[in-house]
Amino acid sequence: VVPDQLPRRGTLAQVARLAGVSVMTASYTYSRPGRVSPTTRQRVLQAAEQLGYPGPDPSARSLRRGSTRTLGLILGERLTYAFEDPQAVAFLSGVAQVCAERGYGLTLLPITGSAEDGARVRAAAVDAFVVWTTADDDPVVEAIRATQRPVVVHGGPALAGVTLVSIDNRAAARAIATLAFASSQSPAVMSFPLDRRRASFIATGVEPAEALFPVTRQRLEGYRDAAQDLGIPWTNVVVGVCATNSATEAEALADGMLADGVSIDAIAAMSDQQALGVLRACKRHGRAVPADLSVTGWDDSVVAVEWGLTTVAQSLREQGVACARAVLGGGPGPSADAWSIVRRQSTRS
Amino acid sequence: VVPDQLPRRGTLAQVARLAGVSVMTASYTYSRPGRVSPTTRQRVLQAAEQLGYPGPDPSARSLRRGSTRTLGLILGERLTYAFEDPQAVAFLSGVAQVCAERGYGLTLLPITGSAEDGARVRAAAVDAFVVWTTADDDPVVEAIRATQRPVVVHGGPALAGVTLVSIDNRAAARAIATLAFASSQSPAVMSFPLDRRRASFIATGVEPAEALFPVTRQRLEGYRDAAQDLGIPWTNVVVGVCATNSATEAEALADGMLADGVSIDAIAAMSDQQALGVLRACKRHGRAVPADLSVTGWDDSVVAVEWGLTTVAQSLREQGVACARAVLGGGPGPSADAWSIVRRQSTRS
DNA sequence: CTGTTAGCGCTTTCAT
DNA sequence: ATGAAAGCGCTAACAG
Repeated sequence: VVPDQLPRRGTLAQVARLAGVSVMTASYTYSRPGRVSPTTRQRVLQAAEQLGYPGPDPSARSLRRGSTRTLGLILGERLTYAFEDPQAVAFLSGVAQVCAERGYGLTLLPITGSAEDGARVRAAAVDAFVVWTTADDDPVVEAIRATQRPVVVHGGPALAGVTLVSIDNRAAARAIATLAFASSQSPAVMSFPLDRRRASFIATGVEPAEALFPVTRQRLEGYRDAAQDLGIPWTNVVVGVCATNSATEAEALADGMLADGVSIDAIAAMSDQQALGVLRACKRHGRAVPADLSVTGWDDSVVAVEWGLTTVAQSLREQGVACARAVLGGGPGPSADAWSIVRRQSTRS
Repeated sequence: VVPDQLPRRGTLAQVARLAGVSVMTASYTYSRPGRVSPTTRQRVLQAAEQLGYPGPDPSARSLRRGSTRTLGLILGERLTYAFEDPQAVAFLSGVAQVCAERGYGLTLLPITGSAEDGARVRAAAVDAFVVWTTADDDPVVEAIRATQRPVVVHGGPALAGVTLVSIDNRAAARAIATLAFASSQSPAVMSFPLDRRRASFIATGVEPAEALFPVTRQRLEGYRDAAQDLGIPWTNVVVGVCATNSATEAEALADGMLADGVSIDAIAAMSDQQALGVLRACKRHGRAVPADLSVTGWDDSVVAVEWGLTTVAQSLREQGVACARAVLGGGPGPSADAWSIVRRQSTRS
């Protein structure tokens, strides 16, 4: 059990007394070793050793310095999903790398969707926040602004006066769907959830504007752009909405799509994971890819390589690096918004 | 850029003055709302709103309370590897879940293998530490002890007076290798790295005691136990040592093993990822599994299900939960050390 | 190179 | 139900 009041651990004052120096000399020994003569330094460190002094107390130091040297990462509105999503993990990895380089700690904020989330954000001892893509109406966004600390948002929502690190999802979606929907009569889309309720369904006439996750919304807009470019009315396009980003769920929805009377002949998915689910459903339904049905993914993950998926390449890791750099200072650096189309064998064009 | 001195954010004293109450009343409004009359409460909150006061400063609060309500997680001696390992991510997910439930923050410690790691650990504003499995000679272990804060170690090393959450790796390895090595003439092992240098090589006569990662050492011991049980001299057993836990690296090493004159007919791997690499190498070398060569994995991940791997089932997520519970109070709970053998089609017995 | 002073923003203790 | 005093452990700013 961690007691509310943790065990006393010895103070700088005690170390100074034992070493026969002033508190400031002891302090300098830790914070600016150069300002202290080697002899004194030794004496102080020895006294510390003797007392089992673990070094300056981090909380006291933060209070006095006005900085915690810790970055807060808000990972989605559901912590559980965050770690199941390899792209979120890649992003986290990029953020963590920059923190390590700069000697910053990285605090993961336990956002659960409950009412206490705001309080936790306000109570986080961090200098700045990075927000992993979330919904326009996510209440933590307001809580973060209230802290008046620097923020960088990944993906969305775009906030006035807040740096946004993102690729152009609409343009990328338009480009990939142009390949997916080429020479297609009845194309379909496999989408991420539209809002934090995370409903799962299949429908036509899904208005992109309904989607409160900006990334999802922009991709739907891009798919719609591509459909219109090809003269396909968007209202004809079947959209499967998954509650989470998973192959199994996409497979189940694709089952439904393929079983229906309409003979869908193209599916653009929002992740390689989803596309994999679609491929599996196709196999079971005896549809040849890309002859009967073309499929596209998103992310260019190992799955895409293995299964020959035409997909959108982007580096979530780089984007994580860019977010951390932007918020800790040093500029987002290049390539944070880079994306490209990788053509493989899952599309006809 | 984050300035060293962050922007003033308004203090409780200012709020109190504006609300026309004492500082303590303002403080109670946040920390013990019940102790303040609803009217006063409203007045204080309104003053806070007006001043844009974001709530009590976390560092000041921590200093005064003597507790940060944050848990520190030491994720391996190389942050980069940690996120590439799905098992480490599952563990992290379990720890994060408990933190979220308890309203604790979770600080990931940016361990890089450099000399500053100790300083970072000492500088971490956390109440307690959870250590993801590391090597006996990892210097952060000493740094953690020096902080005099509660610690729980996952996997190893075992430290006097420190709670260890782990399965019995030796027993599990013996059990799985008994299946892998059954009716085998020249079995082999695919191992995790032996120490933090992470050398990659193929050798015989690898002494388990050489391995400084306790988990790796114990598994090697278990494999050796199984070999001895079956009357196979351990010195004959080929051991492929991977630098990291990855399918591609295991595949490369397996290539080397299968190309050699010795006709290896069984490989026990330390992860399903490694086993997958072995399976791929077998395919390319035209070796039938399990007829020509039996293969076992470890972890019972989706990979194992998909490829029909005989493997060791354990829940890293549960172990993460157990570690967090143990260190934050509440007991590790059941099933933290549960493991079992899952028999599938990759072994003959 | 070393020391003195002051105070970071908050909450515990003990009053009223 | 509210308030005054004290101090958590440290370091910036300024001497000497």
